[in-house]
Amino acid sequence: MNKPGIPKGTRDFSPLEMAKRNYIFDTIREVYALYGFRQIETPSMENLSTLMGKYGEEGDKLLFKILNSGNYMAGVSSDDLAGDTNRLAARLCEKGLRYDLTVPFARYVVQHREELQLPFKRYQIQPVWRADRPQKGRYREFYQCDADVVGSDSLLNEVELMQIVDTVFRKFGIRVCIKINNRKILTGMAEYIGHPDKIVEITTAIDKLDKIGIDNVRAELAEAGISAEGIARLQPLFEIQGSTTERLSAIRAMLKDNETGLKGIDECAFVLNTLAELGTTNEVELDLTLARGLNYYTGCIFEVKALDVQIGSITGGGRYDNLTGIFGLPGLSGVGISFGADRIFDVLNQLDLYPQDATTGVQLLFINFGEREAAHCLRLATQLRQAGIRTEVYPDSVKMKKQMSYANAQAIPFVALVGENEMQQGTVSLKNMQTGEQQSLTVEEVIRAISAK
RNA sequence: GUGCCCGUAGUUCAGUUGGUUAGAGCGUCAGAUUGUGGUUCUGAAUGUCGUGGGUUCGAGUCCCACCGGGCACCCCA
Repeated sequence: MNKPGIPKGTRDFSPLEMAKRNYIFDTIREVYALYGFRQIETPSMENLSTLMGKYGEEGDKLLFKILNSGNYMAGVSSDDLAGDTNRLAARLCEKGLRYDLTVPFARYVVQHREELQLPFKRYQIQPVWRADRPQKGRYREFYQCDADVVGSDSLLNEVELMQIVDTVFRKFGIRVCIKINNRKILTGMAEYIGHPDKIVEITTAIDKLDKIGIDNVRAELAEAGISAEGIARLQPLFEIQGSTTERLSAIRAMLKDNETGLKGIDECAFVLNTLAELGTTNEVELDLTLARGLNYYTGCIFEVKALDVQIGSITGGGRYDNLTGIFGLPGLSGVGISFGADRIFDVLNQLDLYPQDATTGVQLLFINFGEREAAHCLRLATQLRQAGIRTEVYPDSVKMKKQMSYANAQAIPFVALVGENEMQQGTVSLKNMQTGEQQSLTVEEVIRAISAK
């Protein structure tokens, strides 16, 4: 018999892993709600026509397509079979798994525009799928935790989103650096160096700065057709130093004749200054070389890096104009962030930052001494559960060693021993599995002892 | 889509220039201990050596193909 398995790039999650993941999702959810965001969900599958063409040519290849039900070969002609794979796929598949949460959200906004009150603040925590080749930190199924505001151009949204980021990582106990930049500054730079048409190439190249170094970025720019003179004019961007104020003045001087660039600088300055006034736990800094690959961003862009673990970006986002234009509703601007739950999971694991009660499952186990004792324990367990204590009665009256080992393996912090003696005296022998101490208590005392922990 | 590396027990891995019956740690199970787990000691179970073919007197070891896994690039979270 063949061993069962799961598809490449997918994972099973154990109870302990789920407890950890739920801690992450719950924390993010709580903070989102605290800032006035409300949760929505959209289906795992969307019409392929909703998804195709939204992520560029590369993205289309990475979409998981769902084979039509029934006689899916019915409408296929010999021309379809001879044509390219996209054509055949369009014949065979009318649905696909969502690739991100942003495009389904845009579809949602357009479809429900009559019911929505703008500005609309929604969050969404759901898995997405990519037919990518998996590697370290990259899966074919992973969760995104998005929050977006649509229908408001105010920079206060950017400020709030940064406060959310700051709060979430403070709660996790992860030290991070929040980096901010603005696409308009990059657009201004492209115009300044005489290549306004090469914005995409310039951002893609600059985005790799951390990874490949400045020399390779220059090489890539040259390959993209940027003149040597243009690259030379770009050079100061990499060299601007000093405090945020000093760097803002430096870039302002550089782009003093460029309207778009100056607007971007003003936006950055506003967000940074407001955050400085409000105060943040984590450092928020201007990073003029932050670019972010996605080319739908048009205003502020953000990225979060963990300071104590090397893992790349763990959160990112930005403002994108015309989110819903592709679905026929122009003029709506959006700004959003996305927490990379799977990478945050890795960071928390490496730093072991989970609070104890986040990973504790069952709090108390009753040892089973036999039929009569178990029946008695069942009644006590009911009382404990009513008091909110996660309680379990071992179902079989097997050897005590086995029951104790079970408690130990599940990391259950308390074990209750109620045999004949305890039944007669109306007590519970409560054993603390961490310290090994054991006391004789009443049920009320047990509830108090466990709740106090 | 391109390139590189790796497949031996549940798991992590050893296995000599090709040589008899394939090993260890951890885990699992049983016992030492019939009301006390995590430490210790004793014992046990577990393998189509990824699959198929080839070379050879002989293949876990060498060659080929396929399948599976990992990593890097592209792109991205």
